[in-house]
Amino acid sequence: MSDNTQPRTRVRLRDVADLVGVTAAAASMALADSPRISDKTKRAVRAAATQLGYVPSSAGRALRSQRAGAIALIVPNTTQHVFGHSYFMHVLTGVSSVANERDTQVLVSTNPDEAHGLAAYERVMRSKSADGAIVTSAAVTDLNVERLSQSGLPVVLIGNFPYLSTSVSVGIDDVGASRSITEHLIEVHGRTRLLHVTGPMDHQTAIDRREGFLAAVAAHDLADASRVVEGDFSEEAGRDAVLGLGRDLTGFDGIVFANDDMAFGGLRALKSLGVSVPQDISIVGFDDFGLSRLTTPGITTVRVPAERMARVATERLFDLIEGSKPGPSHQELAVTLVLRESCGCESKADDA
Amino acid sequence: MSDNTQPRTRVRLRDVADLVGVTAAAASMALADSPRISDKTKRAVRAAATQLGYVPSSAGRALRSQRAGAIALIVPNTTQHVFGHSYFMHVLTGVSSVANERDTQVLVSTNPDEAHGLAAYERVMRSKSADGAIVTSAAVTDLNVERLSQSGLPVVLIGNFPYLSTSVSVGIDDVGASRSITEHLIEVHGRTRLLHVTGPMDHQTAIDRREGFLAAVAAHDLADASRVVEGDFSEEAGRDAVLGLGRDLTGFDGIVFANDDMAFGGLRALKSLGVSVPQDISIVGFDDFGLSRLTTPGITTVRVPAERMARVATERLFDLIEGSKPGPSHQELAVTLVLRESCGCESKADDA
DNA sequence: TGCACTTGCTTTATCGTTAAAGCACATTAC
DNA sequence: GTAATGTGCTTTAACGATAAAGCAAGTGCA
Repeated sequence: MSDNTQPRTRVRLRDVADLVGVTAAAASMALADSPRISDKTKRAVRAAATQLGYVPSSAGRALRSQRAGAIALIVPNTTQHVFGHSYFMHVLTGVSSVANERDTQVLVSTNPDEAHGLAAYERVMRSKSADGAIVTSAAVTDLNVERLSQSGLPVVLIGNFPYLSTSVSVGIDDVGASRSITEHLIEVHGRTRLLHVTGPMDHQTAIDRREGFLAAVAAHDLADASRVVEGDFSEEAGRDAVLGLGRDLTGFDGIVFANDDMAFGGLRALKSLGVSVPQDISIVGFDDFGLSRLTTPGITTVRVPAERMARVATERLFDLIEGSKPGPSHQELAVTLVLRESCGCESKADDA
Repeated sequence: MSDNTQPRTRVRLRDVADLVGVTAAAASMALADSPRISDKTKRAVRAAATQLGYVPSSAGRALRSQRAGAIALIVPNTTQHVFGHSYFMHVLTGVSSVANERDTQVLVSTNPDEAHGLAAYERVMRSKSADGAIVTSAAVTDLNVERLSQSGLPVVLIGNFPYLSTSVSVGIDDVGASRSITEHLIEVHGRTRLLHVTGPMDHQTAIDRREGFLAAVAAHDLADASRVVEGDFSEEAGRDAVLGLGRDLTGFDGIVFANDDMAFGGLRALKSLGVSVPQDISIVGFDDFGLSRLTTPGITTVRVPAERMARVATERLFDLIEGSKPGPSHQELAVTLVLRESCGCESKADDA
């Protein structure tokens, strides 16, 4: 019943070599396609390896080569809450697919508990469990991230980190994108009295998106009729921002939410108040990680290419690990404006 | 400017030992608190280790101990649906926190494509990169999962796998839960003409939830007035199921969706048709991974304790790795019925 | 005083892999 | 015909950590 090509015990290179009748070193060279090994032996070794189901021991290889064959994806726990699950999944997908192309494992370090006086992810790096790290931090300042990125170990950050300007990072132009989507409301839909609901202001994205909003209203001389309310990226914050306005709500004809979750919360609140979107008020979000596509009306938003950011970041990380290409320290990817119904643009007859 | 306790190069146990003036072996025994080492030396070694920032090399340790110090979280069928992301994140959180308690790394293997003739996650195990694996597969039969779970390596599955009865797994009672929520509609809300929208029928959860629905309607003699429609767990499927009924829709007064995403899609479709929920039709979902809380009305659903399932599964995995406690091969966790408005139960004045 | 036992280290060996050096034997060069 | 050059392997050593065995020096006991 049992497949006899299935190894009962772990197969070492030694076992493959024994089967062929050479030493382990010769087998190693054979599998590495060394010119010093005859074709005949190479074929024999490869056949034996396949037959026995040989897979190199990662520990042996790591020890010998001083390479773990793994990269770490580091998620400070604050990030989990602030960015949604979808963002993280996109990042994971991107990192995984590039890592896979390089036969590299992905190690996810998500718990920053100070287990032994060192943050978990610092231990990961110091123990050489990973050759480098992708860090998805949201906070403006995170001491651990700072230490890590300045430790000399290969680290690539996803996001914008003006305070860590020497670090290698991949992000988007939050300021420009936020300005663009705000100007869409102003120029295309003629909205003039705008509200902005920010993310938590200790997050760089929140700071930047607010700056883009302010630049847009200032450029169109609408600063007097506009207002900024602080939120925290949660749908409750979006709801509360709208409900908290009370009768002031009628003073606005457009709301720029700093992310889609808040836009969703705000949309529900507006509906519950009998305000119709986009007729009475236009709203827009930011991110396009899934939710904004599903609401009624669909939320006009900025698509953040999370998976591509992760792919680019991972490729940069491999460059760093291999010691090649210094390249620019910060890279910015283009974003797309996704026009749906919540701003006043027509539906593309998506529904039946 | 630079902190002089920061090691410039990698610190080996050898370096710690040299500083104290003993051999690496003695230092190793000192850190392991061996009774054969004097207290004085132990203190000196520990102090030196701290001073130099010594962290044991995972490769060296893995090779010597034949333990990788890592477990793999394997996700064969990468979730495409947006809210499948939440499920995965809950699982990741649960696995991570237990692994963290044991000073174990978590390796995420999500790519099912066969790089060298072996699925990526089979290589992970065979290369001894991980000491065991948690597998979250939804499919009824997955050849790779089957091979993996029968390879003799420590593997714990999350979900129900009747076809892999010898495997260790942790799941919930989908049949019972589905029956309960269906009976809630029947007994509490007097619904008698029920529709069930299933998941993809090659998923065990879909099969089980349908079975629970059928058991409930049969027990109440409502089989004649009930119908089952096949879906695929996506919100589009929920929408299409509702729209596809055409004028038959009026024949139903309750819909049991096999998950929340479809319930959400169905809810939107019903609204667009001018059908009010729960007045005209009661609906319920399944999962409670976040979405069902956010809709209006909130969707009554079954809370699947994904994070706890993952925690339990990971603890079982460590038992297997350590060779202790055979325990039951399949474990089932309790679920909770979460009553919201979509079934007709009162809102708990959650909103302002 | 002599022998066993304890204490506290050091030496040795091993995990699996692979670069580098070593070493027969065959081939070519002049 | 002897030296240089190839060819195709084997031997050696090292990566870092740590059990196990070894071995001095000190202690206890008769």
